[in-house]
Amino acid sequence: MNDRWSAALKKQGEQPSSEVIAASLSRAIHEHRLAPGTKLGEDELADIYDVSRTIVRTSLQSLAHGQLVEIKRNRGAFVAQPTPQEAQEIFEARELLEPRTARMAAQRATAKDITLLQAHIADEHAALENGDNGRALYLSGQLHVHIAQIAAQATIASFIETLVARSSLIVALYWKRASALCETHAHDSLVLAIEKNDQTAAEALMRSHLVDLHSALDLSSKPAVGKSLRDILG
Amino acid sequence: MNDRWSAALKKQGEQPSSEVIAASLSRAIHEHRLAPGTKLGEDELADIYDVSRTIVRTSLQSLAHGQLVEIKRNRGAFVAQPTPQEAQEIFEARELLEPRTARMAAQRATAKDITLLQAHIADEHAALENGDNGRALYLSGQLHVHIAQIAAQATIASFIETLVARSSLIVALYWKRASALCETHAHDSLVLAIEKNDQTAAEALMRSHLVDLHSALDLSSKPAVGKSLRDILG
DNA sequence: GGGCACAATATTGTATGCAATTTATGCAAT
DNA sequence: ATTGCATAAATTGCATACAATATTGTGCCC
Repeated sequence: MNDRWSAALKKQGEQPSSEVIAASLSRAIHEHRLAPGTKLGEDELADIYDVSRTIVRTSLQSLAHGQLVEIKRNRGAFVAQPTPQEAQEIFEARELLEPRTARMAAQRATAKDITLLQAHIADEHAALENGDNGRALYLSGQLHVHIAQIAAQATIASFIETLVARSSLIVALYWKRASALCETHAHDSLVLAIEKNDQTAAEALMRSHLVDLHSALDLSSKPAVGKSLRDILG
Repeated sequence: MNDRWSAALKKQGEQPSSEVIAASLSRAIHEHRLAPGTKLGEDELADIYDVSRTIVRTSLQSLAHGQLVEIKRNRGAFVAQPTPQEAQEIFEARELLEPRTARMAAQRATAKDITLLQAHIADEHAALENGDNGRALYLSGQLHVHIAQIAAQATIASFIETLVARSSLIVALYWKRASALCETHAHDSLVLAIEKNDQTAAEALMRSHLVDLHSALDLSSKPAVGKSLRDILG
């Protein structure tokens, strides 16, 4: 399933916009096809997407603002490598934001929302069964964004989107559990609670889900740099 | 006190970076020198700051990402005009994030932090007495950012920074109270609570302060567009 | 006099060229 | 053989030129 800038452009000769390119890169990072630390050269990307460097630069700056990419002056853009400290903060932020958001989602969810959530869960299961781990990982994060959107809080939802994206980098760097994916069971019961408009349960399930994820990280201050060193060696 | 790109550049012939320009614009918006809806033409800004449009574009894109500026394709950049709906969401988000953050600040504040906070408060009072309302308004928002930084949560602090910035636009559009500034008394007692490491008080004071601000807005769905028209006439 | 079509102007979007900086290469020295 | 340095190559930063689009102005017709 080669997503050459993601099916948005059917015809070959068409050039993607900076938004499309940013989305494509973002997706690749989410799905762990681009590892933290990877250099994102302007010419290289310009060549791949068949646009000028100007467009690529815009995309990279956009991703840099969301801290998915780090731009070092005169050195170029790299997929970000959150430090253990940052990872800690990001999960604390999620634990602060998301349980309350899940509560609001449970309160406000419409029938249509429920249908979409169930479809989302089904996709997640399907991806897992197909062994498409990248997609499963991506969908797993997107569910959290979805829930925030249902809470009718675009502002908070965009924060959560940022946090989820960075969490994907954190998982790439610090995940210690065997399975690369959080058990979808947690998502199932969470959606179920929202479906039943059970606010308290939704909040609690979200909280425990996040704590579970958090505890599956090994943040014992190993410098994220080690990763890049290992990359060079192996 | 003309802040031609803000004192960072003493020598005349020097050209500011895109970051400096973004900060200068951001400051001007905070201080209500740039009203919501104001057109930010690229050539105009390039001329003012004596740089090429390339740099200006980078600054504008950066501000657009923080939603202080809205870029309309082929039309240009404008100071953002949050809708009442967005204003509501932004204050809800603040009410969710900041009380807990204030609690953490009260827990973690060091002696040095306290000193800085007190100096900040003193600046705020000084600005008010000098009738420098713009600066007072700016400092008033920055205090909230400061507190978040003390909580040692860079991630959340950056969210709050965004929210505070947008709040400044909201105040420009929807403030209904006579005084253009929240009473500094609220800030005084908040800092005092943090100073005493009184977590519960800090959290409660922050919450009530935000509710107070929120209630001073008139969000009765008057189209924000009216403001930009008035600007043209007045 | 008002409305519409079209031309003129102004502004933004993109590509490209050049300068500045970093990174890689080769050679000499220890 | 490895380190240090000088030079060459590659890459990014920036400014400018040109293309695409929106806005404004003009004149015609009704």
